[in-house]
Amino acid sequence: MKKYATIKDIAKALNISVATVSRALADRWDVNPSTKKLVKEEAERQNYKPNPIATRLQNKRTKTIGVVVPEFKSSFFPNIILGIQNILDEAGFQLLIAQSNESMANEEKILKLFEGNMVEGILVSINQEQDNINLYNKIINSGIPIVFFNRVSATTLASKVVIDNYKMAFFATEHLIYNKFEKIIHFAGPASLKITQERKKGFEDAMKKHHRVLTSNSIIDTGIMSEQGHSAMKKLIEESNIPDAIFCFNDPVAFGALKALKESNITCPDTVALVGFSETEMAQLVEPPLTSVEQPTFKMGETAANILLEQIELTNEQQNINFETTSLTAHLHVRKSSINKKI
Amino acid sequence: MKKYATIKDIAKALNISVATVSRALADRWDVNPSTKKLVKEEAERQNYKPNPIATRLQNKRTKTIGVVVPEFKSSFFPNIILGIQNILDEAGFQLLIAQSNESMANEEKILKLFEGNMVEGILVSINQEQDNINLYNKIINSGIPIVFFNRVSATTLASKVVIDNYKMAFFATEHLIYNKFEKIIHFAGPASLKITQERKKGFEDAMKKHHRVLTSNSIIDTGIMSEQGHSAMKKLIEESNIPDAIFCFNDPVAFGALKALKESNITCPDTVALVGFSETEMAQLVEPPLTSVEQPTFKMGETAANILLEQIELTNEQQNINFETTSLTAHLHVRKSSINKKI
DNA sequence: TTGTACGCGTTATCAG
DNA sequence: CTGATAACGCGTACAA
Repeated sequence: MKKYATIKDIAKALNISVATVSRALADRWDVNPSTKKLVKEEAERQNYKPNPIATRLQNKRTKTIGVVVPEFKSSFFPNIILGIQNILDEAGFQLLIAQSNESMANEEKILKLFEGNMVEGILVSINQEQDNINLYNKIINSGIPIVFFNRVSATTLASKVVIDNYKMAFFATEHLIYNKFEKIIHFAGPASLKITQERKKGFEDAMKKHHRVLTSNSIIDTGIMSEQGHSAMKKLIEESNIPDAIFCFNDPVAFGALKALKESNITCPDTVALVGFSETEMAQLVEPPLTSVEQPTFKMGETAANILLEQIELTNEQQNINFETTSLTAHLHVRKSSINKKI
Repeated sequence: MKKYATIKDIAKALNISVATVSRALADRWDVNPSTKKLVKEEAERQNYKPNPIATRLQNKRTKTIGVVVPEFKSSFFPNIILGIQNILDEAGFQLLIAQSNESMANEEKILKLFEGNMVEGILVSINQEQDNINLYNKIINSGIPIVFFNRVSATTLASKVVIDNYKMAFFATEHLIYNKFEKIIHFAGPASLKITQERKKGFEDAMKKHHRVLTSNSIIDTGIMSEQGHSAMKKLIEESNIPDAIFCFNDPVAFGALKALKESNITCPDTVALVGFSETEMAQLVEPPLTSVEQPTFKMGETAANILLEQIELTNEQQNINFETTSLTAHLHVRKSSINKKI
C-alpha cells in the first residue's frame, strides 16, 4: 500500500516525542501553543492523515456496521441506504452493504460475514423466504444490536422501523370502495412476510367496515415480483373472473397485472382499477399512472441508523436497550389507475 | 464493543505462546499436528474470529476500496455495484460506496473522504457537471489507482470499462433509419460527459452514412433527467416541430418525452417513435414498451473491480501499470416504441 | 517444534 | 508542558 506519513515521522522531523505529537494533533489543552502550531504545520507539510485502522485497533472499535437488504433492482432499498449513509458517515462509521437476493441461505451467509468483520451493529430488511428468528436472536444475544426496517422480523425482540402497513392498506382499500368499485380483490405478498399479513388485514378490515363480502376469491396469494402479478392477472382473465379493482401487494405486482390487462386489451381503470404499494419512480410513468403508497425511504434509513447508533452506545455502556417500533408516516398518492370514471 | 476472544485467550487456555497459536491457526507446516489440533479446537470452543483490524494494521493494508457513482435512483448503478461486490467480497476487500449526486463538489468531498480512509483503490463513474481531471491525476499520482466505469474521464490516463457508446448509438439510429422514419432527431445528454459526445457522434455518423441531412435542429441538448426529456418534447410540440423519431440519450429522457406525447394525445410510435439507452426495468413496462440499449451492468462492475485489483497488486509490487480501455458488448432491444407500423 | 520479542500507528497513563 | 512506555491483536524473524 501507499506510504503514508505517521506521527512518528512528524515527531522525528521536529525532534519531539510521538506522545506530544498525538496530543497536539488532538488539540488538547496541555500542550504548548507554539509546539502545537509547529506540529500542525509539519503535519500539513507531510500531508499527514491519521491511520483509521490504527485508531480502531486502539479504540477497540471497528466502527463498521452491516446492512442486509433483499434486493437492489428497484430503487426502493438504495434510497433507504442513502438515508442510512447520511447518518453513519457523519458518525464516522463504515457501511458493509449486501443483498440476500430474497434467499434465507444467502442472508445467513451475509450475517456470518458481518460477524467475521466484527460489525458493531446490523440493519436488516428480511428476505421473503423465512423469518430466521433463531439466528437474529443469537446475534443480538451475542451483543450485536440489530435494527429491522421495512421488512421486519415478526417475533424477534428488537427495534423496528416501519410504516403502518395495516393503516395504509386500509386507506388504499377504502379509497377503492369510495370510488364505488364493486368487486374489489387483493393480490397478496409472500406469506412469510409480516407486511403481507398486515396489508392483508388492512384490506380485510376495510372491506368488512363497509360491509363488503369477503369470499375465498377475495384474496389471491401472488407474491412480490412483476411476473407473479402478471400470471395472477392472466389466470383471472382466462377464468373470466375479472374484478373491478385490485389492491396489489406492491408496485411491481401491479405493473405485472397492468401488463396482462394490456395484453388482453382490457383497459385500466375503466374495466379494472389498480392500486400499488411502496411507490416506485415508475408509478408516475406507466399508463395510466399508478395509485400507490409512498414510503419515506430516506427517512426510514436515517431513523433506523439513528436507533442503531443509540443501541451501540448503550451496549458499550453496558446499559439496557429498550426495544421500540417506530412507525413513519406514509402517503397514498391517488392517480389515474384507480379513479372510477363512471361516478 | 462486544468482547471477542483473541489468540491470547487461546494461548492462555492451552498454556502455550501466542506465536504458536498464530502459526497453528495459519495452518503452517512448522507446528506439531497435535498442538495444531488442540489450538483449533480451543479456537472453536471460544468462538475465535481473527480481528480484521489488527490484521490490516499488521499487514499495512486497509483492504478497502471506494466507489463513487452519480446516483442511486435508478437500478443502473446499484446493479453495477452488485458486480463490484461480487469480486471484492471474494478478495476480502471492503467497499465504501458513495454517490456524487451529479455534483462535482460532492465528488471531490467523497474522494477526500476516501483518501482519509486510506482506500487502496477507487472506482469512479463521474458526475455530469465536470470532468475533474486534475483531482483524478493527483490521486493516481499519489499511488492510489483509479478505474473508471460507464461514465469515464475523457483525458485522465487510467483504465476504463465502458460499452461502445458510439457503435450502439450508431446501431440505434440505423434501426430508426431502416424503419423508414423520415425526420429523425437526437435528444443529447450533458455536454460535459464523454458518453454524450460518443452517442452524438454515433447518431451523426449513422445519419450521414444514409445520406440524411443534419440540420441545426437535428440534435437538441436535453440532459439526463426525465423532466428534461419532458420539457424538450413539450417545446417541440408547442413549436409544431414534431419529428418522426427520437433517439434519446437515455431511458429517463425517453420516458419524459413519452409522457409529454401522451399529455398531448400524440401516439407513439405512430406519430413519434422513441429509442432509449441504458435499459431500465421500466422499458418493458411502459406503454408502448421502449426500445433501448441494454448494458451489461453486472459484468461491468466485475470487470472494473478485477482490473482495479490487478492494479493494486502491481502498485504494491512497485510495477508499472498498463492502462487499458475495456469495451463490453451491449445489446439493442427492439420493442414497440420504434417499430414503424406503416411499413 | 516452540517461545521471545518486536513492530504496525495510535492513544493513554504516569513520571518528570 | 513533555517524554517514555505500555497496550490494542496479530504476524514473524530469530533464538532456543
